[in-house]
Amino acid sequence: MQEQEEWGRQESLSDSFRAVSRRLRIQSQKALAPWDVTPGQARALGVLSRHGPVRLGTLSEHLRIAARSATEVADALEMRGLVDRRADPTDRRATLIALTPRGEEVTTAIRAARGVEAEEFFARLDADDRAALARILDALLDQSSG
Amino acid sequence: MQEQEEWGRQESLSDSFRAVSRRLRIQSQKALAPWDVTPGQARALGVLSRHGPVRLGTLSEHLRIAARSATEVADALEMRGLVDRRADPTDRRATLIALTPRGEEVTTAIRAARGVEAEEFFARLDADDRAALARILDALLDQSSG
DNA sequence: CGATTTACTGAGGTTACCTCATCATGAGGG
DNA sequence: CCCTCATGATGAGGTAACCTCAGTAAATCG
Repeated sequence: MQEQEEWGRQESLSDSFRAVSRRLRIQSQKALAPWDVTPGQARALGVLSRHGPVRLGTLSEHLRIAARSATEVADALEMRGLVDRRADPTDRRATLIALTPRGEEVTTAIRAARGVEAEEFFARLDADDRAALARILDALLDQSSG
Repeated sequence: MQEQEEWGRQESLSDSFRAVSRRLRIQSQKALAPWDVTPGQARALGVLSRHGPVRLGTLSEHLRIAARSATEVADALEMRGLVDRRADPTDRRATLIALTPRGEEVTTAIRAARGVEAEEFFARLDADDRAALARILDALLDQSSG
């Protein structure tokens, strides 16, 4: 009986996880709405901002998604004029994705807004809890990716 | 500068959240594959198992999703023979969803498997971390739902 | 009894992924 | 140099888990 409660608790841990990450996504969507960018696209902008022009394959690695999916994110961003595709001079099969000037502006604006957004969302947690959460999440990620 | 680091950390907190919940979902999918049930459907089975036959609207509340979405989950489970729809004797507009005998079997089997799955996923965390995580998630949920 | 509300569902959309097949190019071996 | 194989991107098509909006039937309320 004790064990069933334990299991129940762990199940609801997964459930809580789902629920929180859902809230997070919705909040993020709202925060990004002014720029007509989805959370996934914003992640890609962040990668481009940090790493400069990269191949689609590299982008997909940074985002930890399939190459095909990176193509889609790039399509969406290109349609919005935030990135452009250029031929990779060193490999004619490859495509480099780079932020346009407008993409850089938007990325900067988003970075500030996302900071605020995250601050609001995690505001209820004190510094210790935030640190604990970060540590726990990292532990869970390490385990499943390694 | 300290602040920028803070923000960066919080951004990656969101990202880590996404990543972990994704792993969790994939792991759950694999664990449920033998029964041809998706994680969302399994959640619904859990609700039915805990509460007995309920209206679709009630189901949607427990799952915290829109009523229309509960219809879909019920459709899928009905197609698999795990639940059935019955008229609510007290309200002819309403539909009661109930586990079939097969649905009960499957739910029982899944409960055990999910317990194992969750145990594995959260195994790296000690009891204190699990408790902290549960507390933190609840705090985040309270804040955003209330 | 008419008006409003409630319970469900059809239609269609979104986000964020996925796999598989295809096409062009690059790289290595004979 | 050509042939094969690997690699980079993309077209086609699919999935899970949601959503909104509009419609229908039944209940309830004034």
